[in-house]
Amino acid sequence: MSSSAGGDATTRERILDAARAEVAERGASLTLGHVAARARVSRQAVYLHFGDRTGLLLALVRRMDEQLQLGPSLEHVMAAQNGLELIRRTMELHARFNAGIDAVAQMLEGAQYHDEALGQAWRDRLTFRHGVHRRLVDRLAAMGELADHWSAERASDVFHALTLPGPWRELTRECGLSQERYVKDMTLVISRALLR
Amino acid sequence: MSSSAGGDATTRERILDAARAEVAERGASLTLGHVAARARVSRQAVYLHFGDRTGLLLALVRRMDEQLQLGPSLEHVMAAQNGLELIRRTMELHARFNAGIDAVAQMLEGAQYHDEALGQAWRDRLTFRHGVHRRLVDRLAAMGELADHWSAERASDVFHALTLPGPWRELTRECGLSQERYVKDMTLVISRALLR
DNA sequence: GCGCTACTTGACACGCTGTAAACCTCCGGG
DNA sequence: CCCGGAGGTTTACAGCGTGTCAAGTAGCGC
Repeated sequence: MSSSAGGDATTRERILDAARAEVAERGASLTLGHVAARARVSRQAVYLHFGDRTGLLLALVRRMDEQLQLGPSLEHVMAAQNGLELIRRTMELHARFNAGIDAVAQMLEGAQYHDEALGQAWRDRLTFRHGVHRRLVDRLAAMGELADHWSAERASDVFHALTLPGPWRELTRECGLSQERYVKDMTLVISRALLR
Repeated sequence: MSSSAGGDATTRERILDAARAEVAERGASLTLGHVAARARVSRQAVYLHFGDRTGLLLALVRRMDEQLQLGPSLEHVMAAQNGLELIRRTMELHARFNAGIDAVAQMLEGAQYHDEALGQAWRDRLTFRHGVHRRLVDRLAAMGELADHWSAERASDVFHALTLPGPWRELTRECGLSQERYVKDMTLVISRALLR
């Protein structure tokens, strides 16, 4: 329930909604002044709630984590009955997920090298993401479908790296692939790479 | 005029060298003050030579283009006698190339959304890069080795997107793969994806 | 009414960018 | 020998964004 509808949302929520919108529009170069103006609070209110710019962005990232409810989607992926289907579901999840978080992800990626805390936040998410792919690969192995030439570790490295937001962004935003095409083509690439 | 001729380090060259070093150390958050100090010139000298911050970074990018001498390497890749070898050589080139340009590439990627000119510079390079992969795929097709399910366009999209600096960075810097492993694993992935 | 919380207003120090003006210094030419 | 320009330096300043501070105010429970 990220209300963007007027009245009785808390100030904190209004600021976060404004920050989300500003990130979407201006990317990493948002200013606290603009965020505050959009939320119709004073710039100082932002400092009172979040300490500093970094604190605001971290809170934004954390709220998106909560809102995304990744758990059920992951269970659905894991419930796939064969390797190809597991990979297809994974790519569907990536396509949907990436579309939702891309603006924030881009901001985090850009900020990671001059803001230690944001860098850590991004790294944490990548580590989690890597872990998920490791579990997926383990499942493939348990089903006896992982190709012999891969260790589980290396396969998860590749699975993780090739499905990052970067390639998704390039394919869908610049090369003009639809989400469906992304899912289809990447499913093909990954399944040919990882499966027997 | 700029780089190639004799050995006397012009002020302009000293500034560019300093900028390159600063980018390597501080990424996108370099300041003109630091660049100038490192080059042992006044901050204003930087403005006299390059106009503004963006101008300096564009000049840096252009100089790296010139220094990299991509042509011969590309010819070597194109001279491969079969599809697998062509892909292997491509991945070797990427591994070497990425290691050299990564700091600057990262800076450009990060800057692209709040600096139109830098964004354009990055986009130009990606477009060129995409074109190269298109030619590689055409070569694969001419050799009769491109798998049937790919159109040349789509195959080049995927080839291009999966070999971007982002995945390379993740695999070699975060997952700890050596350059050799990167080449080996990615050659496997791409060849299984694209070849018959 | 009291006091607390939440927020506002206005001011300020700091760092970085970008511009401006005055000066300095070497070097070549009339 | 003096002139002038090219290339650089120094100092100053405006603009903007961050982060901090202090004082003030509106609403609310008690």
